[in-house]
Amino acid sequence: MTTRKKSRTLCTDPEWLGRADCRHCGIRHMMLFSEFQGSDFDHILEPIDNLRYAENSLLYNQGDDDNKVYSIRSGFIKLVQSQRDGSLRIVRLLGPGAIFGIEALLDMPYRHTVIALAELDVCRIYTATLKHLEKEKPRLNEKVMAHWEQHLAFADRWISELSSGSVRSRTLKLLSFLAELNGDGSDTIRFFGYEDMASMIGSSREAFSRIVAELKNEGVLVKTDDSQIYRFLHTDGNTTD
Amino acid sequence: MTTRKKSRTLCTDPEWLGRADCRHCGIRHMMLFSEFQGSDFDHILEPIDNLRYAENSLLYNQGDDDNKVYSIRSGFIKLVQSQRDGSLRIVRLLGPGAIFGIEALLDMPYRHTVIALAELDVCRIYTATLKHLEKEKPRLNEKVMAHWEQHLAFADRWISELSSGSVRSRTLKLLSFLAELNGDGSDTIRFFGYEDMASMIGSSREAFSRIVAELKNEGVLVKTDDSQIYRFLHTDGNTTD
DNA sequence: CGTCCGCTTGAATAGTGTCAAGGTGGGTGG
DNA sequence: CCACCCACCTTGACACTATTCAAGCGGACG
Repeated sequence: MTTRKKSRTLCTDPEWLGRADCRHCGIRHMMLFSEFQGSDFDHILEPIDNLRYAENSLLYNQGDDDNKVYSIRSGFIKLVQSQRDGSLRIVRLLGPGAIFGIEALLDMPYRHTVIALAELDVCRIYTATLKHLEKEKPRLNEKVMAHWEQHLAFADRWISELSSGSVRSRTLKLLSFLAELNGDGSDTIRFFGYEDMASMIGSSREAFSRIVAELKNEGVLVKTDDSQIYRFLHTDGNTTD
Repeated sequence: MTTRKKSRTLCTDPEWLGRADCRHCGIRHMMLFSEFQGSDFDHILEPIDNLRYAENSLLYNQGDDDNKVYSIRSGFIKLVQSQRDGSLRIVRLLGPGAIFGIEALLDMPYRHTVIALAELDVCRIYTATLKHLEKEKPRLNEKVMAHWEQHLAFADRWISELSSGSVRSRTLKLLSFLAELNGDGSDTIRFFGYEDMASMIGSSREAFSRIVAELKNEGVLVKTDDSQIYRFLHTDGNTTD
C-alpha cells in the first residue's frame, strides 16, 4: 500500500556540535540524565556526542547494528518499519525528550529506520557507557524503563487511535496527537509532509488531503502566518467520526 | 481438555492453584525466573500465586491500579484498549512465556483491559516482590527489559502488519502471527472468536469472515479434525494482495 | 428437539485507493 | 526582480473494497 517512490535523497552526515555537556544542558529536566551530578560524567568510557541532523537525514536503518542510544534535544523523527513485501509504515513519531534506539541496550539490531522530520538536535551515547552509568545509579535504570513504557504507551495509542476507524477519525486523532507534541497544551500543529502524515495513519496521501481540506472548510483547522503551522480547534465533544 | 464453554458474561473469579513453586516449574526456561536458585525465593515478602482463569475471564480493567505483574504459563490473553468514544481495539495477543501488567512496576495503572481468550494459567507476583528480587539479581532486570522490548516489537508489528493494507493482507498476516504462537514452527492455527480476530486487524467481523471463506476455498486454510484448529498453508511468496 | 449464539452470505451503500491532471508556493538562476 | 522549475499539494473520476443491515444457517447444549 504505502509503496510509493522515495522522492528525496536522504543526506546522512550530521554536524558535530561537540561533546555533550550534560551538566549545563538547558533542557536537562526532560533528558535522560536529569539527576546526575557533574562528577558522574568524569570517568565515562566513551564520549557523549551532540549532533545536528538536517531535515530528511537518515540516522540509521532497520537492521543496523550499532550500539548507540539517542536522545532528542529538539526536532522530530519518524520510526519507519518496512516489511518484506516492500511496504512501509511510520510506527512512531518522537520529539524533544524522547530517546530512541533503546533496543541497542539489549545488543539487538535497530528495529526501525529512523529519519529526521525536521532539523534535529540529538545526543548520542554508547550503550556501554549507559550500562556503566546504570550500574552506578540504579535510579537511571528506572528512568530507562519509564522511557520504554512511554514508547509502549505511544505504540498502543498508535494502534487504537491512528490505526482504527475511518480515515477521518484517524486524521482527527493524528492532529490531536501532533498538538500534544507541543507539550504546553497549545493548539498549534506543525504539519509535516502529507506523504508522511498519511503513512502515520496508514492511508493514502489523497485521502488524507481530502480530509484536511474538509477540516479547513469546517473551520477546525485554521491557517496561521507560518504556512506550516495550523491552529487546531477540536471540540473534544466527539464528532461522530 | 477440549471442553470449552463460551460464556458471554465475563466471570472474574480465578481458581487458586496454590503458591507458585518456581524451583520445580516445568516451563522455567521460558518464564521470568529461569535462572534463579531455590534460595532466592526463601525471603520474598509476598507470595507468588498460581491462578487459573476460565475462558473469557476478565483479569483486570484498563485504569485499575493493582500492583501485580503476571506471567503466562499456558493459554492466551488479549489486551484491549478502549477510547473515550467507546471504540475498542485489541492491541496485543499474548501467549505462554509472556508477561503482562509490567506498567505496574512503574506504579502506573494498567493501560489495558485484559481478558483470557482460552483457559489461562498464570503466575501473579507483587511488584514489591519483583523489585526486591531485582535488587538481589541485576540479571533479572535485563530479563524484564527484554520482555519490555518484546512487547514493543509485537506492538510495532501489530501496527505495520496488522493495521496496514487491505483486509486480505492483514488477515494473512494475522494468520501467520497466530501460527507463530505455536513456537514450534508448525502451521496449525487455533481460531479464536471471529469478533476478536476482526478486532485484531481492525475490521468488521463480516469482512474477516469473507476473507477466511476465500482462503478456505483457495486451499490456504484447511480444516482439521478439531473444529477450532486449521492448517495454514501460506506460500510465503506474496501474492500481490 | 428446540434454543441460542456465533458464523455465513447477500445486497445496498458509503468509504477509500488509484490514476491522472492541474494548481501552488518557495527557491534558484538569469 | 522576475520567470521558471520542481516538489508537493489538490481535485476529479472511477473502480474496488469494506461496512452495515438483515436474513439464514448450523453446531453446541440443555
